[in-house]
Amino acid sequence: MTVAYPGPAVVVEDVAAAVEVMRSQGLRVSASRRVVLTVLFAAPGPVPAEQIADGLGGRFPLSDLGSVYRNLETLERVGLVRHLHLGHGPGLYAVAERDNQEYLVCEHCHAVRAVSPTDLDAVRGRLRDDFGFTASFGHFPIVGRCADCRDAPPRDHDHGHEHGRHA
Amino acid sequence: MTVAYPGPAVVVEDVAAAVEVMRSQGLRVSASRRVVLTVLFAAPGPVPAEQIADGLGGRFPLSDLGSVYRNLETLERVGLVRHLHLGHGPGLYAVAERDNQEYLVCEHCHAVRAVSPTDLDAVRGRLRDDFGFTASFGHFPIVGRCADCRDAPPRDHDHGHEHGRHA
DNA sequence: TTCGATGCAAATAGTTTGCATTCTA
DNA sequence: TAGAATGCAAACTATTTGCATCGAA
Repeated sequence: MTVAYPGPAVVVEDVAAAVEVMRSQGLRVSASRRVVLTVLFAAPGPVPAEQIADGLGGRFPLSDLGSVYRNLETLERVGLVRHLHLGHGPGLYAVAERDNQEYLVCEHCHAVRAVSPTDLDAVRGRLRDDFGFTASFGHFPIVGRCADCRDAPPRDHDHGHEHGRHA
Repeated sequence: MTVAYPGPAVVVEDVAAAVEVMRSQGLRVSASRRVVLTVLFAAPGPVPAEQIADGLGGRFPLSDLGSVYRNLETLERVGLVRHLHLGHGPGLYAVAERDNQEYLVCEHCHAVRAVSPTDLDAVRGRLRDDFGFTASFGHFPIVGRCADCRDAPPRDHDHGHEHGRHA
């Protein structure tokens, strides 16, 4: 089950602080949950559940993929974790950031650019003025061409399948 | 396999015209392909492959889901068909429109609003000015709250699973 | 010592693919 | 009648779930 509507972000510095939050929420602090948090803090950006179960390529203890998904859901519900969807491919998870990041993803080079919501307020304003629509780009990012790829010739799978690098 | 980067849209009025295009592309005109096109022309909006295989609820001949996917890919490659992704849930397919529709989808009521690309030029302009980014919303739509749902309280699965109605 | 969390395996959804057969051109 | 497209089944990816066991509080 995908997470219920996520509550407000709970931003913490490190695993220890996250553990405090978990306890304060009545959640149990298991080894598996520590691993999930440790991997997320060590990751260079949003990562798929599979990489978490892999211990980010073996650098951390492995855990069961099913439990990883369950823990991610739990951690997202309390606000410690967020996830987003980059085009096709698996969902990507990250620790919640101070300002609920939003994203621009290049369909050509798959670069992911994280921006703070205020940076998109002008865009959001236009959408609201023109369509009465209040957009959010934290869960389903803006897709298109980054500056570097603006004029690159289209290639197979520009609507692609693989998940991206991070900016 | 998802479609390779789709070529320019080929907009036609009806199945007969689509068949012409297929022939002109050296594609064979099979019963199964006629069904796919017939269903797409009869559909009220973008529909999942499954509904096409179902003959849109039995109103049209059924066909094999695997073949439907293959045909959709082929038809999309020649430009007769387009598909988009609404949040979670299956991809949705439609006959190519005159102006390569883009979409706004409400994460709350799941309404899908199709707009022509020029209507989003102001939004696109801001994105280009502010980030050097050229956005496109035809394949991965803008997600947020429509005017009606702007103030509705969040509910479970606002990041939801089901696919939406059409505007 | 209890109830929440885990691990494992099976189930599910969406989509793709291999292969023998069928049918279009 | 050659090669493209089909139908069916199996494979695959991402994710969820049931259940017996384990472990944190």
